Amino acid sequence: MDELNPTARAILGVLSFGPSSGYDIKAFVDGTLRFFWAASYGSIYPELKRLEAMGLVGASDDATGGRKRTVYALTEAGRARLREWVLSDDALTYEMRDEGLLKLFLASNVAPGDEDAVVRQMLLRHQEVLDAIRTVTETNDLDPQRTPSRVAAYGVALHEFTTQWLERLERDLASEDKE
Amino acid sequence: MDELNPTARAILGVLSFGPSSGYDIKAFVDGTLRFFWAASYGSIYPELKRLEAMGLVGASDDATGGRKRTVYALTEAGRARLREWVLSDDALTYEMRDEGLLKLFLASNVAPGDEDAVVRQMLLRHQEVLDAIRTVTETNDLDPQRTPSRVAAYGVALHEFTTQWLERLERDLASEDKE
DNA sequence: GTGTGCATGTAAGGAGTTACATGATTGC
DNA sequence: GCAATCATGTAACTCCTTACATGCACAC
Repeated sequence: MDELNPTARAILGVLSFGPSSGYDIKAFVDGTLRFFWAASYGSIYPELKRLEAMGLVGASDDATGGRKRTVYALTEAGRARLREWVLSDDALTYEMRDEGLLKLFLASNVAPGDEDAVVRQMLLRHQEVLDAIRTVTETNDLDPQRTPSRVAAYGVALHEFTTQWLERLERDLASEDKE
Repeated sequence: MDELNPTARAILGVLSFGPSSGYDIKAFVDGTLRFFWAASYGSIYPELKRLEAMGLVGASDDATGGRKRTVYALTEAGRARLREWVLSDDALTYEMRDEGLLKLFLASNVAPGDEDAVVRQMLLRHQEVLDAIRTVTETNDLDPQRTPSRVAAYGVALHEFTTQWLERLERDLASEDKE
């Protein structure tokens, strides 16, 4: 059985919410998964073709006039495969790459006294992410009892937590300077 | 001015703590940065040579008997370049890839009633990361006033926060089943 | 008639991991 | 003597992003 790559798993996951075009999938990912899972057209379109060749998704033409549009839907095999993956014990990819933390980690070595500038830069960034998730979740109007909206709520909570941590650090650094 | 790639920035950052061999750098990254920044030998060794060619690090031979060992140290130019990056306003890479959240997000579509299995799997994983960071920070004995140990403390706090969130979700799911 | 959004796709390249190869030293 | 650790390195590969190319539809 050919292994599915991470993008393939994510695409099957998006299609479990309903049939979509490549364009729709990108919009869905940007709107809801983005804070813990990103994808670009360059990975989505080729992968959809591969999944179709594997029989895990079915393509149907949905052109409007002269504008082409292909809608993909999970096949029975695709749904089974997705379910199998969700329930499997395979190690879960968990990657975090945060240049802000990296900067902060070494700031006292190369720029002692300027750590606060790094903290402020990070605060701005997390504020932007928070605004983006909030805007999106308000628009989406998902059932709050379902796991999708719970995961979105976690995104908000996570960035709020980090924001508070950074604000506390900022105060600590400021009070140390006075002493 | 040639752009430094992310690995180059991280390597310069590690060297700001003192001269190290490629092997040391890997051990340092695994021990302290790992939860927000990973690196493999396959990226470290070639990058060190490139940094040496750019004059940002200096290499000195430190062989013991027949076993070779090369120690790298920041040059003045390297330290200046690192400082410049830390204080710059360049956008900070922030990437998060969490298959656990992805699974959770779509679990109710393909495996309703089995969400708790995913939650338990995630809890295990975060517990492992917590244990790893705690072991490492106890061994390291860094000055708690300095940013490096503050960042490590954030790692612990973040995974504790996530653990608590998952435990609450587990309880919520269980009480819904009873109703 | 023009800008914005819908829609699909590819080529080139960057970034990084995995797996492998090789060998010395140290502690038991 | 054997396992674990120290130590360096490369080749093949995966994964993904960026930049580009193309064209239709709709609202103003």
